[in-house]
Amino acid sequence: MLQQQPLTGNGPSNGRGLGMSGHPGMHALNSVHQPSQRRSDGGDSGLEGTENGHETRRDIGDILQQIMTITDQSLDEAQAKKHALNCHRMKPALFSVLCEIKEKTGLSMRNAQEDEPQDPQLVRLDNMLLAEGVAGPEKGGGAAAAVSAATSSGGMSPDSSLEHSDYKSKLSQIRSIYHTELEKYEQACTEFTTHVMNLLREQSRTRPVTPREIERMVAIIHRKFSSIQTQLKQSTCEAVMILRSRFLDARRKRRNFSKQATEVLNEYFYSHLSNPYPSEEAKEELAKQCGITVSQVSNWFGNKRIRYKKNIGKFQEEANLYAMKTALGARQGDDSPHTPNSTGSGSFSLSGSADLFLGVPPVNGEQSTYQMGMQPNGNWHGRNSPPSGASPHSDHSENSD
DNA sequence: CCGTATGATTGCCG
DNA sequence: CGGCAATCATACGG
Repeated sequence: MLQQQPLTGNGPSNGRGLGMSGHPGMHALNSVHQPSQRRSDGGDSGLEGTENGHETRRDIGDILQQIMTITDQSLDEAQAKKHALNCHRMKPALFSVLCEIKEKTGLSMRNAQEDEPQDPQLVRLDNMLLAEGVAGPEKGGGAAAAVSAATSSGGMSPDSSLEHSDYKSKLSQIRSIYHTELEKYEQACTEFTTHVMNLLREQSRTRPVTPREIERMVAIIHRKFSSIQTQLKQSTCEAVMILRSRFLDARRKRRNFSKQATEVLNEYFYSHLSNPYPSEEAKEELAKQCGITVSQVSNWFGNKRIRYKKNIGKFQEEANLYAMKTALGARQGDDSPHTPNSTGSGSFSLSGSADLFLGVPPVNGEQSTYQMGMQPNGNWHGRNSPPSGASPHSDHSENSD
């Protein structure tokens, strides 16, 4: 519907005064904002003295006057005036001139940034939201995958499932908020876009509006809205990060390992007392058995070693207990030919006199304890502990693996 | 409520 | 990077 006026058929090359011919007053349009006195100018400089020219001048003057004052009128009035102008016989001519002027001035901005650079920041946010399972497909294992990946090996323990579900519910909460907000923005964007497009189309009846301009306008609107969306994404990302850090920061919500888990760990520890350094495979195995992660196993052994060595006496009871356990277990199911599984210090110590150990109240009996040969082997800890500070004489390194 | 137990973190070392 | 030592922060039991 726009540009139905063929610009007087002149190409851009021959643009000199095109369309001006026969319409002397037209040049007033070059400065539309000029007050209406312009009319007198036209009259003074009336080059073309044609009888028709005079009439035309007055005519145009009237039109200009109307245009200039149109903004001061009420909406209804303006609407009526607009319609009147639309029907005016000079309208096509005016329109064509507007088109020309626009063509000339609009050329400069024609090639002005047309492409969207695709904000890298936005891409980053999108990727992150996708990775967190906020943006991606419904309820995918995305979140769980991300979390378990972050907690090193993914042996999700049953007792952490509680917190995990808590995390999941919070994440889906964020997710739903994010989606509703996003949808709202999208809706508003399209609404606004169509509104503007309608407006422009409407305006294109009275002023030249190229489809390209509409496109540009739409692009601008989309850019604006997408910047808002970026903010939304950013805050969503922040929320997820906070949630995640809170969830993963196990220090905040530390849970003791299950009885069974510590059982398994202790069993391994005391049966490998001479060398309580489980290999990576052993750690994985233990982790699987205990329903904890490998790093948790490592932590446990680290803590255990240091604490055991720091105060062996304190652990005597426990050591005997587990030693006995493994010994019993070995004795019962002992089919293995020789030194099969680790029965490290435990077996040995127990072998002769379990009751002896158990009988000796390890309370604080510094000396009594280790000299029994309970002493692991002194190899794996660098030095003897200060607290009990007994003389670590020869020790017997045990079998174990 | 307090002291201890305990899992996790941090800094340092080789 | 794994281990050690110190330390933190919470859990747990009396």
